[in-house]
Amino acid sequence: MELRHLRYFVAVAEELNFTKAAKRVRVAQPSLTVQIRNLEEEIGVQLFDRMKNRIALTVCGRAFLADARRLLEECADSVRAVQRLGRGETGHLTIGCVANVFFEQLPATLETFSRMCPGIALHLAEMCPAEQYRALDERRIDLGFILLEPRLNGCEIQRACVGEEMLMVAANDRSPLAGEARIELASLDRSFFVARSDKAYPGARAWLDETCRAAGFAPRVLQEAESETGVMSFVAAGLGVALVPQSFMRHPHEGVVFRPLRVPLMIDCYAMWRADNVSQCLRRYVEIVRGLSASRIAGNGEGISAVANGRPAQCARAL
Amino acid sequence: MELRHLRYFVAVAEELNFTKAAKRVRVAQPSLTVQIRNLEEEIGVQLFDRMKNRIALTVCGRAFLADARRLLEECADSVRAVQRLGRGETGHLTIGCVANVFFEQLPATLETFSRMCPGIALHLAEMCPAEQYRALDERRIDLGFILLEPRLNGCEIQRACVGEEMLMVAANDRSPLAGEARIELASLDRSFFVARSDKAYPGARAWLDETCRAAGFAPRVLQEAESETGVMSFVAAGLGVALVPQSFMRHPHEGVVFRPLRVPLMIDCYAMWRADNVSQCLRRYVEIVRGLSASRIAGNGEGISAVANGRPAQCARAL
DNA sequence: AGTTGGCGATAGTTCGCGGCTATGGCTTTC
DNA sequence: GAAAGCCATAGCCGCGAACTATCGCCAACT
Repeated sequence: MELRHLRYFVAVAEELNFTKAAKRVRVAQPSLTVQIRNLEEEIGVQLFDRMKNRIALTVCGRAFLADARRLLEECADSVRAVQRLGRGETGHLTIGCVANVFFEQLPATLETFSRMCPGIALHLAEMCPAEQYRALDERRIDLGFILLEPRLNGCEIQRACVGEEMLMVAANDRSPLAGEARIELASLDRSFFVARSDKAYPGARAWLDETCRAAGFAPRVLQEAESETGVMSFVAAGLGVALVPQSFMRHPHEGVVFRPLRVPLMIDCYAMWRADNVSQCLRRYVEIVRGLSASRIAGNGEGISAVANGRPAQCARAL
Repeated sequence: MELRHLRYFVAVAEELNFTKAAKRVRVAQPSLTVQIRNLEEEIGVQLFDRMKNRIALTVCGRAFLADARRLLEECADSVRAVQRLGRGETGHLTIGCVANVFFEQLPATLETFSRMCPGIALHLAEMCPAEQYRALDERRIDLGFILLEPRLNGCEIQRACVGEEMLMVAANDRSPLAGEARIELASLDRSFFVARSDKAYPGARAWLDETCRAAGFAPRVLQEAESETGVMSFVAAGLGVALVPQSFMRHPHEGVVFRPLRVPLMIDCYAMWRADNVSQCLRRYVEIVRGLSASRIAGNGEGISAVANGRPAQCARAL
């Protein structure tokens, strides 16, 4: 049995006239006669009562008509559904993000995206950058959001800078730094630092070293943290100061104060995804994120652009 | 798109290997390659990622696979369902019966039938014999159950005697007849009779006349009833006596007593159906009813047999 | 009553397409 | 490096679905 048989059967059953049904399905009447007979023979059930010069549905035919209509409709539905999926009108995106960061960009992006693509379901998963790399590699996420330029990885990764955040100094509220309105980065040369571990945040130690080196000193790291909340806890415990994105201030932490740098420093926010991910949802998300970022960051001449792996990246730059 | 495409697609998607899938669906590997490509082109969606020497499902393919499996399964289910319907394993029978009669045969038959054919739904409708004829003619019922031999009708009717009932005299409890244990039919020659109307019970008046004529008198009919409950009401009102099947005694009626005849008289019970009704359910019901009747009526040599229209029928016979 | 138009079935032909074999290019495995 | 396995392509073949022409039948007309 083929769908052709069902299509022909439904046409004949609805017209109760082979000639008219033949016109409807655009074949000659004898073709219908033969195909309907073949169908009846194949399933072994008489679907039509053939009178001298007219036909009628049998009881079986009437029952099968309902099924045939439904089956054809469901086939069409399934095809339409997969076509929508193929065009990226439906589907789902799994997104990895670092807890506590991107409280400027990410929620706005998500909200805009889900308004523009209501058919696409979004799944957010909190994971540290290292875990995001692994998840991308294993295709567990479509998109990752991190600070700093993404590092080379096993699979081919594309990335786009989607914004930047101002860096703040997070310090213990009982430290002398809490008394200063603005902090000179170079004045932290004697402080201990709470750093993000390279295990969870690949490249973070190098970035910290480079940033401090530009200010003329080498940071003295007493403690490494595996998570953003770890950073805050260690600062609160008096183990040192930390450089954190401004968005951290949205999560006040007992015993931690935030102070701006005298010379503002920015840190780039990146989206990253597999180059070989053909998901139309991803394509649309990337387009929208780029559009948003380009319009939001006024005065940034180059805007946002995806760059292939291997190009040199600017980790933090002074304004 | 044809079911062939879905079958091939499911095979390839499950094997993830054109060669193995080709073996499974019993075609050569190039046929599968071409058909899958045709399917992808027709629906405009890439279902497989073709790597150098292996393939993988795309996201769309994975989604479509679930649908394709379901669609194929539903097609098979529908075919099986209509085949069961064609074999008479499922379906439904609409049965007309006269209220208050057949309280011996009918429930037992129905119960046995629904146990032997659990897939067949039974719809009982109470209607007088005249209405049963009309309903058969208009195909509103498949089967009618009445007393007396069915009469000729517009459409070709087949019938089977499915049992017999003993006749009782229903009399007013204040009439002198109530005092007698057994009643001689001939002694009713001066009584008034409550008869069934020919309008609702075609042939009933002729049967009553013939039955009484055999006892040597002509019945004096004072009142005609259109229903079984009408008969009882009129007898209870003292308008006359009535000859009723024994099963009426299961429905005691205030003011009515039942008395046997001195010489027992039986009345045949008939099932009737359209000769051109091709319902397998009907065939099976008829078979079972015949089997039941044949085994139940011991000593009746001929058992139950369907007779075509036009054969002479014995309406009531003395034992 | 004869005619006409519409119906479905049948016969015979045509041709598109789904199937086949052979083969090539590529990768993986031993 | 050989062998085996994979998918894609080319070219051919034959089945079967579609076509045209026609028949027999019935119903609804003049």
